[in-house]
Amino acid sequence: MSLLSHKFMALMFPDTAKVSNNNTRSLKTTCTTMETLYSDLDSSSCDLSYSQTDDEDSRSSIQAGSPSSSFGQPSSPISNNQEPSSPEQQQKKRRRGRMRSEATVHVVKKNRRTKANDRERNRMHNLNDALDTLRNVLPAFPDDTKLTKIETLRFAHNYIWALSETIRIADQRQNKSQDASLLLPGLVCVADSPSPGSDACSWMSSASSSSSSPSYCTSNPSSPAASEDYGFLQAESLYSFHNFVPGVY
DNA sequence: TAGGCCATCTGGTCCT
DNA sequence: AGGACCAGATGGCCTA
Repeated sequence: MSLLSHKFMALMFPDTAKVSNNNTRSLKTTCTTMETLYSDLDSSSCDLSYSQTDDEDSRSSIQAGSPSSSFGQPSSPISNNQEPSSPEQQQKKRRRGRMRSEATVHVVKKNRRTKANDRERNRMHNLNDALDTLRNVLPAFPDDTKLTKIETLRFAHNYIWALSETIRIADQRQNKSQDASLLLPGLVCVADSPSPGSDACSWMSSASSSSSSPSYCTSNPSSPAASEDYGFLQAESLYSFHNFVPGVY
């Protein structure tokens, strides 16, 4: 049995402590996310107040003229009403404008970064929501097992592949025989003991040879796909299917 | 304690 | 220009 098989079996039969810990971690993560969101909101509001002064700073910067003059030197505050009379006072005002524009650039960059972080966070949350939706439509065994992200994607790929193969073989069967009770005996054969010449083994071997072959698969009898449309897809069959197909990933 | 998984931040790139 | 997307870095949490 491959390492992937071991991992898969361990995944399919976790102890209950792991599940509860996962739930606890999710809750903690959610709390952390909310805290971060609120802190970002606070910082955003602060940044908004900053950006209100951005225009003022820009205007003052434009009024101050060329930004090529040196900055960083302490400057005495000059009243807004007062026009700098001497060239030295004008230079001081230019220095102050340059300082404020540098600070403004920093604040604007920080504001953009904060907004980008928020968008990225929401984007990842949407991605995780989509993964959760995918987990919900996938058969789970046992029910409380939460697949990781990569396992969810691989499992979905394999599950779709297995269902497609099932439909294809069912169509072939129906074309060969009118007897509906012969629906996919090959899958039952997989659950028991696959013989090299059977149909089940043929589509399993095609799985191992195909480039898009699944590495593992499972099913839950309670899931709609398994219990209603594809009731013949028993969990045991798919476990056996997984055990016989070498891991690709 | 090492390793796995995850959330988040961050800078770069592409697209509209 | 701003948003979406991506990949690397980082740190926290959990398990064996």
